Amino acid sequence: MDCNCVSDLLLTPPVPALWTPVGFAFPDWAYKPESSPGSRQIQLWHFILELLQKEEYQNVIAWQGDYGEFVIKDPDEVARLWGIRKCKPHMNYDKLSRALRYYYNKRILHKTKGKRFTYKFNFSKVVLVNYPLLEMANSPFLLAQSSFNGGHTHDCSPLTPEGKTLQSLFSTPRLPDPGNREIRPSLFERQIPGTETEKLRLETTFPFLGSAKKPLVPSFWCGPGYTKGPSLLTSYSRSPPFPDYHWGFNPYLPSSFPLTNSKLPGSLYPPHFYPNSLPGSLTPIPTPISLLPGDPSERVGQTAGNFPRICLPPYPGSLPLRPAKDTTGSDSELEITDLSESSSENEGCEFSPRGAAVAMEKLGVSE
DNA sequence: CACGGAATCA
DNA sequence: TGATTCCGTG
Repeated sequence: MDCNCVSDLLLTPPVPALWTPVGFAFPDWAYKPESSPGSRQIQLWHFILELLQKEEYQNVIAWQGDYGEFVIKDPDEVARLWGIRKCKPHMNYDKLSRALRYYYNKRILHKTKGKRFTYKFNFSKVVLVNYPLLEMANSPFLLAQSSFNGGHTHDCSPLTPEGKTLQSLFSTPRLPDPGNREIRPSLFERQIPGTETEKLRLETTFPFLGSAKKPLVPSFWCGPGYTKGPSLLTSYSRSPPFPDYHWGFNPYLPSSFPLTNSKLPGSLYPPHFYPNSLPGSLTPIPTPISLLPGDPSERVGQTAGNFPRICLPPYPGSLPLRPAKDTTGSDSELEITDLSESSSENEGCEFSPRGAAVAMEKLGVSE
């Protein structure tokens, strides 16, 4: 099969330097070529998100049903694309599904029973990489909030509105479900006994803060040649039916930062999040991500300062709040949310800065 | 089609 | 670790 495909991901403009946080370094792995989308090292779940995000694959794979739930409409095609990406010409759905099972064994995905080719992301395993949250995670504020401040019991101390808001990011609002004892605590609720609790908590939540080497974090757009910086939050243009976030922060939206109409308390946002750092007047930040790569034809509608193809989540105003029920007691609730990343269909099976350059030149069509 | 075990690989 | 491959079961 064709493994000379170029990574149109590499055509992604660099993350604006603006977005490079002050005084914050991302972990090494984030900058490694193999962490880049388009790399053969891309992970399957990540690849799936890529496909889900692309309009042109709607007939292949698409969000459906509950938030986070997607259906593989054309298993063979998904497998084929995956095979291309990974240079595994003999990939087929049978094998792909084995990999998917690997994911739901790890609770990254889970199977929607009774629905063929239907899976659901458990975003609690897909950590949100988001600066403000990062900062908040580090902040005394956060650590002081809620059950996150460990040691004692599970009961949530009253949260400030901010705290609640924050927490809501990390746990899907769910109905009281006294019947289900198996519900796992959300990230912020996890209790880790012992002295290292705080560190562990942070690492659990933001693995890259700690020593964790390979967190389940979407690969960053930090391949060689890029300005170092996080991908932040890319637009999931084919917006999954994810929950809304009360205060205008939806991690699925391209800019999850409080922009002009932010309802977020400014105090949660250290000034240096803002390129222009004017705490009082939040300068509208250029869209961080919208780095939808590749085919220029895809960029229709993209104008400077706008993100392309922003589709707001189709989910209705009210969440499909229902108790987990489809799986046998496993965590069918989606807790978190995240993401970053966007990318593309097929690309180079080897990543190299050089390849990027070549890709630039070849810009046009791939596939 | 879904699932699991096990060996194997990079 | 995150798959891939093979094999087997239901």
